[in-house]
Amino acid sequence: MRIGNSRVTATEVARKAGVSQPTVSLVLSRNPKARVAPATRARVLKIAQELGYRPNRLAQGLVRRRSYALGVIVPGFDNPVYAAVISGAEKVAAQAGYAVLLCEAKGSEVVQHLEALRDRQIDGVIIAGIAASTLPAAALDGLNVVLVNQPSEKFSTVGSDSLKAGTIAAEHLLSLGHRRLAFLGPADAIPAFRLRERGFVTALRGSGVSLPSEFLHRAAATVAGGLAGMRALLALSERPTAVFCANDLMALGAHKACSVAGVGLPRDLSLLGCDDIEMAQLVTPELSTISLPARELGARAVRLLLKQIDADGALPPASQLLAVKLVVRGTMGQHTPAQSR
Amino acid sequence: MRIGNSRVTATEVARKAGVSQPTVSLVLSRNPKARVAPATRARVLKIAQELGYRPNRLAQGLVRRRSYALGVIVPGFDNPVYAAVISGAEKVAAQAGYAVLLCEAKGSEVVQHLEALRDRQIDGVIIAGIAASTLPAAALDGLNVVLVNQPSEKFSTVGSDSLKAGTIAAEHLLSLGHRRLAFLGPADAIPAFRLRERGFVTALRGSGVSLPSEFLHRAAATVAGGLAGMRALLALSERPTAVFCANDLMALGAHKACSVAGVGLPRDLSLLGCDDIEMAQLVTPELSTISLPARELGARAVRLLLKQIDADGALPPASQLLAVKLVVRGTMGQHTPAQSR
DNA sequence: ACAAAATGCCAATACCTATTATCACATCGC
DNA sequence: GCGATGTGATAATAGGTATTGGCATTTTGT
Repeated sequence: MRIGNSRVTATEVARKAGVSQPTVSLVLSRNPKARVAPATRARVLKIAQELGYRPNRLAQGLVRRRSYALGVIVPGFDNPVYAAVISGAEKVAAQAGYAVLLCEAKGSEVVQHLEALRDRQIDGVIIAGIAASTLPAAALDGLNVVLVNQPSEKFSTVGSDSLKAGTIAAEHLLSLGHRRLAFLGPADAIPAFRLRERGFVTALRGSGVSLPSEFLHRAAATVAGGLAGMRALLALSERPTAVFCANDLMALGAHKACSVAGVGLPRDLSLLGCDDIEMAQLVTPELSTISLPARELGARAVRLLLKQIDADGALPPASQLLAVKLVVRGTMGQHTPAQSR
Repeated sequence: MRIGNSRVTATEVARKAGVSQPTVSLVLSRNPKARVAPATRARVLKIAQELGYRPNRLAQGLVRRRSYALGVIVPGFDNPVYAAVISGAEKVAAQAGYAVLLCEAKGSEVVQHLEALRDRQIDGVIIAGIAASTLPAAALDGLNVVLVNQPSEKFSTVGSDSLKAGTIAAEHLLSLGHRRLAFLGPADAIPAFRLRERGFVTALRGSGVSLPSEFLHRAAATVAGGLAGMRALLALSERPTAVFCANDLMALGAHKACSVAGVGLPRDLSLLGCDDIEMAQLVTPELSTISLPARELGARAVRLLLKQIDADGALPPASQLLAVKLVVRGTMGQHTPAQSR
């Protein structure tokens, strides 16, 4: 029974049930050490049910010093990977009775969003795609934090094995016979991307293959960036025979650039992405990529965060690293000397 | 100055400034009818600044009976259109000091999420991609609601002209000479999709072109659904020469199905989507589609919602309809009799 | 039967802010 | 010099819940 926006309060339930407000609270909070007679309990529950009573979570939050709300900050929704992370996070959070306050922010906006989240007394925050090290230390001070896909000493993290992703990319392309390999990465220092790069470069070096500076191209971590980047690589007098992109959006842009330039995949060039977003399967030939459990990342981030919250910040930072997997589709091919131009 | 999670309260500011808590509140709430001496005001502001005081929004919400939070409910993040709507909504909301509580829900889950949002005293809710008519009336009772992309008598709405989209699709394909047109739509009764369908079908009828039942195919509103749907259409003894899809995800699935089946776009078949998601430009040939301002939809939805909230629900439902635009790319072609199979 | 223990409920209070009504004081008009 | 007006701050209270301590009442133990 609700009229307009006004809601039934515990006091009203109490009055109708002939008890005091605290008793209602005791019945509903299921506190084990609270002793309340079975008959009273039943009566209160019945009335509460009838009136459709639901506790006001603002009031609850005020007194419990807990809002049962989490912040989630991502740099943008245009990347399906973040959408998947959010989806996984929201699901677990909702099941646990937590709300998700979503923020889209880059650069210095992040700090303001964090302050706004603090004002709302969030119990914790999940940050994906934004380097925590670029934030002023005070911004995260005293907050329960879980970082997604970036290593950290100071905060808990949940990530996919980005370094390994780079290694896998290099090793697989090398095994196909490629020796002129390029990396297409983002201009911003996004931790996961840097690790993919490092893994790739390190594996190349380890195999005695050099990566000339013009084969390490930086652009925005978007489709447009990948497009421009690949265009630049194709303009080189000595083209690479294989390109590894820091993420699938860039790879799809690169894919497009090849298609426009008449460069045949995988005949003339091998292309490898990272993330395994749905769209990778829609282009022709289908994009080979390195798969990563984005939804699971979001889900685990929330579980870890909730654990920290329950421990009241007394837990040391924990880290989880999930495995990545090479997904071979249609954009990678054997390299034979005859093939080079 | 913050220690751990504990925050500076108005009372502490008051004590340090040698005034009472209400005075601090008066100074900071900038109430025009509140009279406070300039000197006092300056002192309070200075101390508040020094201590880094920020009002607790839970407490504020409790007494003001307003949480400055909005709910946003979408059926899934896998569709980039919703991501864009959310992005537009979040930006405007944040600028106005409102938080966005994000929910991913379909079917009956929606009701539970709405209840959870009520418990948090949200000031209003935006619903996209979920038919309000399928919800029990009580679920939205007494809430400030703005629906995205679905018409309604009862609630305010912000939408793109879905009916027109269908009409445009039909007219353009007809003008290209097509007479055997098919529609690929979702199985669920999602309002926007239904309108696109109706506009399409009506325009066909108006031109004396019939739409046989096997040319009206229903499947899930996803890539997989579009793929399966197109496969079914291609299996017909009399294939359509042009297919209009309810959204781009389905169209991309259909695109893929054609590519797999060796059906040349646009030589053997013309394909038209709706939404204009980024990925439409990544497939080859690029997907022709009908563009719709998804971000703007989200932004306007919030603006409208805020207006309603400020009016305290005393406003009659308002509706905004934004224009859609045909974007001609590579998947539509002229139909000549010689081309038919 | 009586002290001791357990039970069941409530009064009081805290959480933090916003708002209304009120009070003390100064100023002003005449 | 005195009522009237205005100013600047505060006391009191509300908003809805959770929690502690305590008070009656009943039950238990011997």
